[in-house]
Amino acid sequence: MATHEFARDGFNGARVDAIAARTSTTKRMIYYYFGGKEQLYIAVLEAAYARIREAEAALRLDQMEPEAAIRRLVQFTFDYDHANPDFVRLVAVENIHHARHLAKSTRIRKINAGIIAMIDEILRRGRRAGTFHARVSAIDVHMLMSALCFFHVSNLHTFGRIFRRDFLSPKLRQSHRRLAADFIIHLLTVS
Amino acid sequence: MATHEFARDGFNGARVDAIAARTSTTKRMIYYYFGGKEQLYIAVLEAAYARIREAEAALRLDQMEPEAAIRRLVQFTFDYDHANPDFVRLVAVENIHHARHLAKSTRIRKINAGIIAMIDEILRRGRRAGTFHARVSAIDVHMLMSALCFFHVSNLHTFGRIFRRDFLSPKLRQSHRRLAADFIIHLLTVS
Amino acid sequence: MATHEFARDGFNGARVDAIAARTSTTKRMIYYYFGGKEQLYIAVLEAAYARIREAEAALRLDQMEPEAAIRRLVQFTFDYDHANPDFVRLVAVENIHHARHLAKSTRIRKINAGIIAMIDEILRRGRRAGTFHARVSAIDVHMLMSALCFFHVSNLHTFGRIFRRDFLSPKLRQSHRRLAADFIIHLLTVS
Amino acid sequence: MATHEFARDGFNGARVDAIAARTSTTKRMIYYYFGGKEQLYIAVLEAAYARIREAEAALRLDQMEPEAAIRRLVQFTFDYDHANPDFVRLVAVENIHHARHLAKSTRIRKINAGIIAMIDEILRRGRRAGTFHARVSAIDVHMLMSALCFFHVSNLHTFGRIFRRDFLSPKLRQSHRRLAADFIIHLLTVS
DNA sequence: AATGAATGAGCATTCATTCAT
DNA sequence: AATGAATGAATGCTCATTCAT
Repeated sequence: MATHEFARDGFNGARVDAIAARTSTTKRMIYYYFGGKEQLYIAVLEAAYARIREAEAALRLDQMEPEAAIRRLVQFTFDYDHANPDFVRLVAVENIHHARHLAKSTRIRKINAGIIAMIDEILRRGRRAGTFHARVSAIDVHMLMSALCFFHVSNLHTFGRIFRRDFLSPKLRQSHRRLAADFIIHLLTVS
Repeated sequence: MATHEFARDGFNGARVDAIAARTSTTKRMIYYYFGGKEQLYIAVLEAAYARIREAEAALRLDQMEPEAAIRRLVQFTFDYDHANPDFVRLVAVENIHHARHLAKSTRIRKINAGIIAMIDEILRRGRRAGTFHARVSAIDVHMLMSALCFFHVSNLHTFGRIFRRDFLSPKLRQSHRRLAADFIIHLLTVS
Repeated sequence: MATHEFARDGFNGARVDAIAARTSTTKRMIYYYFGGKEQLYIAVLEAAYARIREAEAALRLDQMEPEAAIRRLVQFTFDYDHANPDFVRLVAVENIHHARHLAKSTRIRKINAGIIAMIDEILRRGRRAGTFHARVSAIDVHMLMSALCFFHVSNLHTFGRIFRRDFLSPKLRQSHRRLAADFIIHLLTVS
Repeated sequence: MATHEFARDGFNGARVDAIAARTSTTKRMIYYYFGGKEQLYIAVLEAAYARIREAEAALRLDQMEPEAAIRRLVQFTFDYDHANPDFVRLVAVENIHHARHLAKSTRIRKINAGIIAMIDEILRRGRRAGTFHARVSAIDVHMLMSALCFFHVSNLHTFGRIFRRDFLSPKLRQSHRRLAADFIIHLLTVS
């Protein structure tokens, strides 16, 4: 997959030749169908976002209790990031480029619209039930949640090397997974 | 500074020519003094880590109450990351490369040894005073704190573009800065 | 021709730029078609060997008397080396590199297989006719013959400078050409 | 030794840095004492020629019978070339450069004057004794002798690779060593 | 007499991209 | 609709050499 090439080597580091070889097409075909390296990269980015959003939608959080739904979502995000380091790395790559390429995609926003609406709906139900208060917005929740899950994967390498800690150990992961969920619930429930 | 070139364009994207021009030397001199692009990059990485660790040391947290010290450190980290997006981006770049270059530096670990010791000392004092409990380690604290502060800067661009939120607004920053500190304190004090 | 560039300046001394200019292509094309400087050099080497072997084959020595055939071959070799100093120099260059590049070509051995077979066939006929004896092998003949012809061209410059002798004078050449042929015949006929 | 560097890699391929490292001096010293890479190379060449000429002088051929003296000289040359492949390669290198560097040395001719005089003296004695005839000059003898000995070492690599023959085998060497001597004697004695 | 620091010019090689059919 | 051939522009890097003391 082109995804892996971009995730592993960054936008500049990825080689169109290597991608062509890996995907069993020719370099020429990439230009024919996508128009260029950047457009391919954008397509990869769109697909990556689409996948996580689809997986989230499949959780059917709307049928769960607000607190359980949030906890489930955090845990899902944590697990998803761990299971899909290429997604994490791809987003990191795009941030290094100031989201310059992502800015050229109109689809990206549409693809991502659902997650905020989904969280918002849960928060709304929680507030109606008196469990959650209005201190934080859906975007805040999404972001803080992402932060704790994403960083655990994105900065695994520098942290691991510098502090000699194995971030892939199941025990540590389990612990941080719980802390992340606790944090968000704490945020929504404690006044 | 070479720092900015690497932070902006990544390791592959950065151009030795551009760095030479920016630093008013010649390409040849870079090779003379550093040996190559990678060694220069490693030196940049070491210097970046050295700077943040020095700034932390200057906080004199050992002379503050444990809880105040932790809160100060979180706030400092949050502010430092915002004030030094190049540091954040540089670390992100290095993670994309699986910390492959950082692994070649023996100095890096020495440079970073202090921060864990510093936090550990605070936690120890807190526990002795009965304020903190032993649930989380110094490395955990450092990591969770880093996560909440780092992500706010590192993923600012994708988040901003996708969800149309201005992460540079003082109000939002103030809010997230407080949330981060609250969370860490909560983690250390609430059973 | 690239041949001349490599023959004149050696492998290291030859410039890809210069070769491109000389052959009215671009440097880029050389890499496109050959893959690199070394592969081009190997192709040049193969072509050089192919040319001399083809010329030898065209002599139709199999239709001559054994002694006449050998004499003809020696004279041909002598003349070929003089007419093609680039071939001589190219082989000298490759020897300086311990035939490291030549070793990477599987074609080279195939190209050169014929000459030994050809000489062997002549020797066989000569022995059958009672003219030649079995003291020396085809490879020996090829080598001694090559030595006397090759050196005359390959070491022409140092010899000429040091001993102030004009090795290009037709008279000297004629003399050495005959000496070489005489020696090989002597070797094969006198017991 | 610088000799080995030039012999192994040619004039262009040899690195001043590498030579400095190998000779436990600094690059700067080479420039200080020799003036540059070329002058060092010329000095190396002069020394190489001086060594073989000295060794020849030590043979005391003037005290031997003419035929024995010639045979001894050929065998010595054969053995010397085999024992000193760096000398052989150095001369080959210089020939690739058309003896351009050697031409700048005035000492070289003086160094080499002796060998021709020495051979000439032997030939003269031989002729006086009626053993040798006047068909070939001292320079011719020196050259033909050199050819057979030199080639065996200089072209060892291409020949070995192409025809899969081990030119370092004592048996083959012994055989060619004898053939070389026979050839020269044949040249001088047979009418 | 000796040398550490500096460097201009050039080198092999690579890469995304576009002809031309 | 699909693709083999071609390429301009740059890139990281090296090398012999010379300041400057």
